[in-house]
Amino acid sequence: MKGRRCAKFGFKSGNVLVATLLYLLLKNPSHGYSLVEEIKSLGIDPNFVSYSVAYRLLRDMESDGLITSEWEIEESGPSRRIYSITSEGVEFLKKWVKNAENNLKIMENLVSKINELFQQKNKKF
Amino acid sequence: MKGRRCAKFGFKSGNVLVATLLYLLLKNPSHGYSLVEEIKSLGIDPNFVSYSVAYRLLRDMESDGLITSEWEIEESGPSRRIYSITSEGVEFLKKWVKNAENNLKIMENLVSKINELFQQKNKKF
DNA sequence: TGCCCTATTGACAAAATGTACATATGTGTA
DNA sequence: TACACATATGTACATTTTGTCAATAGGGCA
Repeated sequence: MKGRRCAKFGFKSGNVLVATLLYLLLKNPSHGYSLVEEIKSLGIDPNFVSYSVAYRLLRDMESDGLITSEWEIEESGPSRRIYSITSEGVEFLKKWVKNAENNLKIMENLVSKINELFQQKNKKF
Repeated sequence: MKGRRCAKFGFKSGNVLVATLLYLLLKNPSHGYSLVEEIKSLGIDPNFVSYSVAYRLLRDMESDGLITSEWEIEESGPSRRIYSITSEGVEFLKKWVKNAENNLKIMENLVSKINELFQQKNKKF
């Protein structure tokens, strides 16, 4: 597995996307296009997700063994590459969640400390 | 201000570091070395912070107008570059907090959805 | 002197992300 | 027919971000 390790503070956007895709694929197998559509309807700014990036990530995830794919040739419409999550992918997702929970605590702590400081500073004026 | 915009999901590690540094400088002016030391004692994995990266970020932040610096020549020990937060920096931090609060909600939502799904899947076996 | 701690910086390598384009099928419509 | 549009996937290149390593410099201490 290549360098998609968690960088500083663990919230690298790539990793969040990986986790989101794995989550959707754990619900049920799907193909790139509809995965992106689903993500867009998940509270995330649609500008933050592009097809190119998602497709590339899916292929990387497959080469890392987190997911597998098969071509689905339909009678109507262009062919689709249907992805499924692997047991490796499930394990990855479990680890990611644990890590994310820890990172969330750190982030929340930082945010509340900053807010406290702003309140203190405001009192002075 | 260059491209240090919030990328996907807004939790780019660089931005978190920027916010942390601004927070520390809002408490009181300080220099790079001690800022890094402070960050290390903040619940963050020390491996996630390097001097080179922090110093570079501080210089970038200065060129963006978020902070200013002055050389402090001490009688003993090497000279230090003392950074202070600017009013622009304060505004940046305020905006960052608002954005972070929103992103935290999205992340928490994602994490709890994944946990729910894992619980459902486990019930099946 | 040699070693460690403080303190800052520069150069280069590697990784992650963004963007623009290319391709193909099928539907509706002017 | 020609055109636009939605679905669907992919490639190539550029840019941005991050990581790593080395260089410099003052001072304390054994």
